[in-house]
Amino acid sequence: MRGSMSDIPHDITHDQHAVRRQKLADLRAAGFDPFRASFSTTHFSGDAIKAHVDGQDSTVGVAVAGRLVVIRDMGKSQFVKILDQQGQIQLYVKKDVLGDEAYTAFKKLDLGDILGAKGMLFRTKTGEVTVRVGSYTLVAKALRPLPEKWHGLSDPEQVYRQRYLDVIVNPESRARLMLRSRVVSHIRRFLEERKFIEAETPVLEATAGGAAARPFVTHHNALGVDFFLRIATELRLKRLLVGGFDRVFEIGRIFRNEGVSRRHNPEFTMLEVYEAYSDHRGMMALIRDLLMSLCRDVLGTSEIKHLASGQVINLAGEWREAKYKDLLRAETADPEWFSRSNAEKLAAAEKLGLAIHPGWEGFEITNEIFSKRIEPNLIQPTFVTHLPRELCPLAKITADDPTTIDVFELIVGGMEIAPAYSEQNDPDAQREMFEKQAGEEKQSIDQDFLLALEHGMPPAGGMGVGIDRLCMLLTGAENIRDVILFPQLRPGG
RNA sequence: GGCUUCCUAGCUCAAUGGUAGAGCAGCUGACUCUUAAUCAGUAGGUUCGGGGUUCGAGUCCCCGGGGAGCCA
Repeated sequence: MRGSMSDIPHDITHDQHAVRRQKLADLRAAGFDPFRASFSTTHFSGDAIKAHVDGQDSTVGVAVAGRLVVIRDMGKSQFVKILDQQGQIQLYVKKDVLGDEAYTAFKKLDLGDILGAKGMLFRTKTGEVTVRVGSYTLVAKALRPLPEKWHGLSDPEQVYRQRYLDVIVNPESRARLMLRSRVVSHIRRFLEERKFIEAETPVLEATAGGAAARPFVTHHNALGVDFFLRIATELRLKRLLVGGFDRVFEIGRIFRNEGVSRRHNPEFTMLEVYEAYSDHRGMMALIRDLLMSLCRDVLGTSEIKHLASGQVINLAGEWREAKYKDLLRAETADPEWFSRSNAEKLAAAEKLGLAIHPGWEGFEITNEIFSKRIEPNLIQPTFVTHLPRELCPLAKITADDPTTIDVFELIVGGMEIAPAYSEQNDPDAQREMFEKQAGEEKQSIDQDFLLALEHGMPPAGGMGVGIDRLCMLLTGAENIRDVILFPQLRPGG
């Protein structure tokens, strides 16, 4: 039984990988398959724990499987824990139950191995529901050791590159990423209940429109042409409005070829929703209902702790509405701000400590003040309305003020969560805005989209919700990478 | 892209320019209700890579790689 290790000519006992390789070879030599094809379970860990009947030990039998993450060896018995999708469950293994041979083999298991176990549930004297193991199977051998059991994995690079280890060993990470899955699931159910249809539109586009961002370029070999990865789903979804899909949404991956930062990943997920015959005010009600129900469903509360400001965000309270221009006049302490010259705006912005590009237009300077000085301080939910028309060429002009558009930006926790528009459906007005925006680059205009508008698009409210930022808000994550399973890093490392 | 900063054992971290250490994990042994189990013993290092300064470099300097933060 013993001694297989001492047959090795050189000492490998300090090399955990080599020790595990040797155990693997020993298992195979003994005719055991260390990588089983399957194992039948009856319960996940959490369901098994719930299945225990209080006061009635050893009446419920379960078969569970998972990764061995804790071993407490007391000689002739062991308490161990396995980890599955629902969490951990404790197993109790006794020599006199398993028999000499199976128990000896059990002692050779390593932390990280994946095993299946069958047995009866009972409650230990310290109160933990535990499986008294009648039989077990090593289902898959782990050849690499797990990270440290107490501190987990903390090197951020390894956390992101080897996320599989992070989620084994860091429960907060696991919970945060699982919450994201529930957020997406909730959004789908919420919208489907309101008769929205989910659409899947192309990622590869001949023109990248619907937003102002630099696209990624890729190449189609057979067609011999370059494509852009989409930077928004907007122009496709609006074509569906033309086609009579009155309520559509897409939860889609968006790609923007720009910097990587605490708040930006080159690919991220955006919900876009369009509702025919509605407008931006209809979207206000929709996003409010969505966020409140989401919070209740995945957090169980309507209050979110906002760490950076120390405030508690209360979604159940009044949601403030503020006009963009009013916020700016207040921030600059200048009632005549919007009649100032570019030079005056520039001087004022620099006085506020902002770095302004020399060539910037007045609205760009103004918006820099908004995003650097105003937005970060809007912690409680705020709808910013009446944005200048230059900022969003796809929205309708406000009826009584031709300099602004019918939109809102919902800001929560200092972050833009959702912009929404009364969508522009006048093809000529749309073409004019596109041409103004494109300047010399006329070929970047999506002509087919304009053709679609000429066929007639119903009036509609439209909205985009950044899923990653929403998850940051809900989980208190200060880094977008913490809510993305596999954030983008430089290759190698 | 610029500035600042970090990279040491499988993991988490120490180490005035002067013999590279600890905890967990590993290995050997004891222990049949443990909760970071405990106890005894033991092994483990290309200090991210390359160059330089120095009698001597994990530590100081330069180049490169990767990460993080701020800025763009």
